Amino acid sequence: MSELLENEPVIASTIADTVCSKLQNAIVEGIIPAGSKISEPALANEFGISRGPLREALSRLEASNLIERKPNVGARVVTLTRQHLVEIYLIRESLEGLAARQAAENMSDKDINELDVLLEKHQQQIKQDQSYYQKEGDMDFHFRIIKGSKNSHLIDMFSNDLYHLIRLYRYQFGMVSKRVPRAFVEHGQIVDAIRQHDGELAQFLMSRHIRSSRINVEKMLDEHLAITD
Amino acid sequence: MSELLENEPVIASTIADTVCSKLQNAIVEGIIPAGSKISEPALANEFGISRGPLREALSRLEASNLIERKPNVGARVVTLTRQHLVEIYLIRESLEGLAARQAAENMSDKDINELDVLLEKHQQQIKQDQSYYQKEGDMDFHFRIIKGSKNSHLIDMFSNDLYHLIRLYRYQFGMVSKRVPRAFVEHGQIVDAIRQHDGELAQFLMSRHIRSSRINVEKMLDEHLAITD
DNA sequence: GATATCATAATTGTCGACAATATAGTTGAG
DNA sequence: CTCAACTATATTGTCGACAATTATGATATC
Repeated sequence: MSELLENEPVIASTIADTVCSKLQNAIVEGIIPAGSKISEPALANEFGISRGPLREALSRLEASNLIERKPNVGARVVTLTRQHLVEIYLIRESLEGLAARQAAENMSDKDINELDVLLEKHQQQIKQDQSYYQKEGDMDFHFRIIKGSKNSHLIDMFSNDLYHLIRLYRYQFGMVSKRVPRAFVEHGQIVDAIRQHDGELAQFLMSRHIRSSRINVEKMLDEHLAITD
Repeated sequence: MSELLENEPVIASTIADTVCSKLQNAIVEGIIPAGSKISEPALANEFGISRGPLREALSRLEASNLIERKPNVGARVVTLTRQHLVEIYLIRESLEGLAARQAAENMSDKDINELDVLLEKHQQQIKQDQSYYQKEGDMDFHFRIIKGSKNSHLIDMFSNDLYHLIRLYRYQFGMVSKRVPRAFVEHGQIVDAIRQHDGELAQFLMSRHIRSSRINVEKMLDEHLAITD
């Protein structure tokens, strides 16, 4: 189970909140297929709610870039393209580099110790079964660095916008790579740099880490020809 | 008048759209003061509309980080803090660096020529009256680079999220600096790098440009003691 | 047979009213 | 006089219905 999300308000007080969460998962998992049209009356019926809170939820999904809306026409689930995936990777390369730099400057010793614990846990899970690490564990690590930056706006951007998109692509493209051992080593290097409060190095390592991941993904897409740009 | 916004849909078809635009401007210009509470019935009355589209507009303002909403409590205009301003500058330093790099790779000759025209226009306006350049012209330049990156997600992030926040801080902190001539020179350097399709250099120059701007702003805030963190 | 036009149906946008929650004011006890 | 609890008020969340716009399908014309 994803550890970093435990501080999410489990009991979302408003209907729009709960429906929004459910829709996020439904879209990420492909239950609502990418590119498909969203019918407000149908969905409202399915959830047993009115169209009011549903539209509120759709607004947030639009802000998360999970759906696209056109006035007087309706909402569609976003379509996945290779180009868009690359764009997100480039943005991550840039922003998470900044996050790592600020994390090196602002993370407390306690925060860093928890990072160590997480890494150790990941190492054990890799020995047993790589699937968790690939699916959620990697996200946990990256999100924790972002939180460690203490840059509230940066944290917001990831929580609301990028996080679900990354999950979406990872889930639906179902990437499983041989990079896991290598990625784990890189995570360790990044934590080391943070521990030494070497922001410049942490930034460099994080950017390169994500760049490597992007290049790997691009190569995989080329081979599998899964997506034609 | 701001040139880069001319392709914005002037006739927003839905009420929520027009109200959202009006509220954006009202918040940026301080007509609705920072930190003030927003009453849905009052605002709806003022605009002569129902609460439905108003809430839709508020949802978008929340996504733009112009207001904050708490369930069952209501919406408040965001409060301006020095820390948040610095956070945004750091994000810009990172993202606009990426934008400049991609702009150097992806801008057409026609795009670059238009950049030249814009710069020349700015130069003339600086000689006459610096105010335009400081308020909107600078934003025009930066936004054009971002669009030049052809990174649609990056463009979205700025259009929906960062653009109005930047305007808000600039408007309400009313920064007027002696950096205008220097900033203009730096803009020229960036365009040169883009013209030579030197992405690495463009990224470096843009990041440094924004960093200088941030340091200048921080210094001004320290001197004026306008904002206490 | 293909295309344009119009009428029908369905969907989205908007509204006003009710229910649930939080805030403010008041009263009472210590 | 201070603080706690309760009542009353106001605000937000939710709902169902109507209006405006768009998509659909049939009909007629070339």
